[in-house]
Amino acid sequence: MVRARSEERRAEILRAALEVIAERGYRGATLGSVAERVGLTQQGLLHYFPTKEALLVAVLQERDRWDTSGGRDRENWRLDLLESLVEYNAMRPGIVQTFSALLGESVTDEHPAREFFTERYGQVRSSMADVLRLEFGERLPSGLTPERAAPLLTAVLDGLQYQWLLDPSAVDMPDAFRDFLRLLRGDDSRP
Amino acid sequence: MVRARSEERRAEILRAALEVIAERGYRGATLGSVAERVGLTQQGLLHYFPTKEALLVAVLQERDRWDTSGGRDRENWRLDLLESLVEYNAMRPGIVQTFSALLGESVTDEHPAREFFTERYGQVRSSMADVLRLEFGERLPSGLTPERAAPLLTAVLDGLQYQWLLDPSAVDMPDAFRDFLRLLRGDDSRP
DNA sequence: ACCCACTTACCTGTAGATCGGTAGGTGACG
DNA sequence: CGTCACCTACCGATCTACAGGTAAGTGGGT
Repeated sequence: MVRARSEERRAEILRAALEVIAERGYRGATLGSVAERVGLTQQGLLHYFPTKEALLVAVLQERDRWDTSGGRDRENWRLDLLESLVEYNAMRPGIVQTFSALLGESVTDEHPAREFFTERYGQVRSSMADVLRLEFGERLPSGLTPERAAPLLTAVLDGLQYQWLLDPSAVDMPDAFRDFLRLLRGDDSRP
Repeated sequence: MVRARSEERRAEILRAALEVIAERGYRGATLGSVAERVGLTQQGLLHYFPTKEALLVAVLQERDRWDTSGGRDRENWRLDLLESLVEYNAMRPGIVQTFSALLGESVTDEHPAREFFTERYGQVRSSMADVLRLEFGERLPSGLTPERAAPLLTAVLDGLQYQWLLDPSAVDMPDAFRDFLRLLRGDDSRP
């Protein structure tokens, strides 16, 4: 019973941490503000996560678990699933903001999330290549190999997120992503 | 003479600030560490820039001045100039890191650079649309209008930078960008 | 049913740093 | 003599983290 309550608390804390990181980034986030959001003192929070970095690691791990659960294994993705993922993200600015902020911070030296993102982007590119191979075979209509198109696909996803976060009214993220897919498919029908 | 020395100092400080922001982001950067790098005390630095935010603003303004100087006016860009810009960036990880870190941070609430980037991306998209129109006219080979392709072009530039910063050995930024241009051109020659 | 040893889930208090910024100099130079 | 370019000396606010306490369980033996 206590155990269950504890797990529940941890989940609450992680959700609060996600919010605070979205609002202020990891460096700008404080243990106190996360604690406050779940009705704890800062020291009470440290009972669950011994250091600030441990909390960040838990947030990243949860993201990984979420990403790779519920038939969302990256092996099984297809292009149209990616399309709906983008649509889904467009309805969840909070999550997108959290991880865009973390990605941005992580390129600075010795950032605790740097290794996580480095490794993760390697995996993402290779998943994207798989997706593309599944869809197009060894050559896309443009002549590109899946391995060469994968970084572009990944870049578009991230880059659109930043533009959309800065000004949601200026960029329709799902539409823009569909435009990119049209590019990949070599489809020249007029939108 | 004193005036000249002062301007010189300001330039040194801005360069140091650029470095420190690249290493730790804006929030992680401290006035003390910037000051140390130019051989000043933190309070000595505040003589030139009255607040930390003023220093950031100056850094961003300098970036703007640099961007739009020396025939680099965004009006005059062409696609092959963009290509060499990417090559140029690939030799300057420091600068790229500074502005990628700032862009990432800027999506958080009330970040002092948020407005700057929001406005700037609006301008960038419109410049990119101009470049594309100059190159392709009203329709790209894919059928996209310049306005719809511009966010994608912008996204690819930024997204590739993040991947490259995280793992320079994993992504050849100039090559990948050329791949994207091939996509835009609808060129299906095998690379 | 009850006591006891132990754990869990917090809290108060605070050490120890650091940070941005203010106030008020001082010396060199024009 | 006045202004510029700094410096020393602080201040108040945070922030992370550690120490140590306490109240409320939890489980086993009797």
